[in-house]
Amino acid sequence: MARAQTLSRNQQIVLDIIEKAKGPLKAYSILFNVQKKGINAPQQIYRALDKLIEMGKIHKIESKNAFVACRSSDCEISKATAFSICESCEMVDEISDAKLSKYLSSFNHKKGMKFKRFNLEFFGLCKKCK
Amino acid sequence: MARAQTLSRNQQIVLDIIEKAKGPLKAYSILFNVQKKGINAPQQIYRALDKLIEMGKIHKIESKNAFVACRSSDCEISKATAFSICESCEMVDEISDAKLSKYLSSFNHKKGMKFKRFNLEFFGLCKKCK
DNA sequence: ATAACAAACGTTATATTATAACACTATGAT
DNA sequence: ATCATAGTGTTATAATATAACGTTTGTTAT
Repeated sequence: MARAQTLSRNQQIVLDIIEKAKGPLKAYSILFNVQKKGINAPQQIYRALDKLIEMGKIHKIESKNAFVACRSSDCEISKATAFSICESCEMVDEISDAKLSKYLSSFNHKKGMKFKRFNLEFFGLCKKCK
Repeated sequence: MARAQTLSRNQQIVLDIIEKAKGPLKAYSILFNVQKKGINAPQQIYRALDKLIEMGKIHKIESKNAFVACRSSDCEISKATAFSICESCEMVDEISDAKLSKYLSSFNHKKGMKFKRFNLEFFGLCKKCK
């Protein structure tokens, strides 16, 4: 059995920072933030990020090369991710919508692929910025 | 009025290569391919790529940092892009589906954003690979 | 035709993002 | 206890992307 959900020291440090952040964080900005805690190298960050993504604790915003904490308890394995991204203030909002997710997964099946996951990124101006 | 759709020399060179390619191309692999034509620096490639994207001639596959030619004549301004990506053979297929596009644009509006565009990437195994 | 402007160009340098490789350590299972 | 697995720390380097600068070319208006 896979070790339930225990995080290693570095994974916990990285996750904490991402969870506390208001918006998406870049790998190197995480790195600079943890150097006081004895983490010195990009590898240490990227390794933690990879595992956290695998566990569904965080997501990567591909268009920004940045990482956000997962807010929806039910996206265990991150098969279906969707985000609203404000082009002005950089805010990122995770969209958790069962209907959308169902619609998209079945849509993809029709197209002949063996579906594994999707990632959807919306761009525009958020309520505040528009 | 905006100059219709004339491509500059470098833009044409870059577009030709992307259109001839079977799959997505990375910026530096484009660069290596055009050095015989006197293009020597990444800037030259990235500038052409930026313009081609603006014109809707190509799209960036964000999860791969790679570029594909646009095959759907009707996505003039690339507001709504969707791709199927095979995780095994790296094949990328542009999905052009008016219903999907409509569904997603209106979905986003409901969420309170001033919608500009979206990008959707499906991952899985293509017909050949599954 | 020519002046004025915008777009594209070429170039050097550098920033940013990400991975390779290797030796070592901790943990859990049998 | 030993074996396998996951995690650590480190150095080095690869891959992706942009800044800044001066020049050239193409377009438009006069």
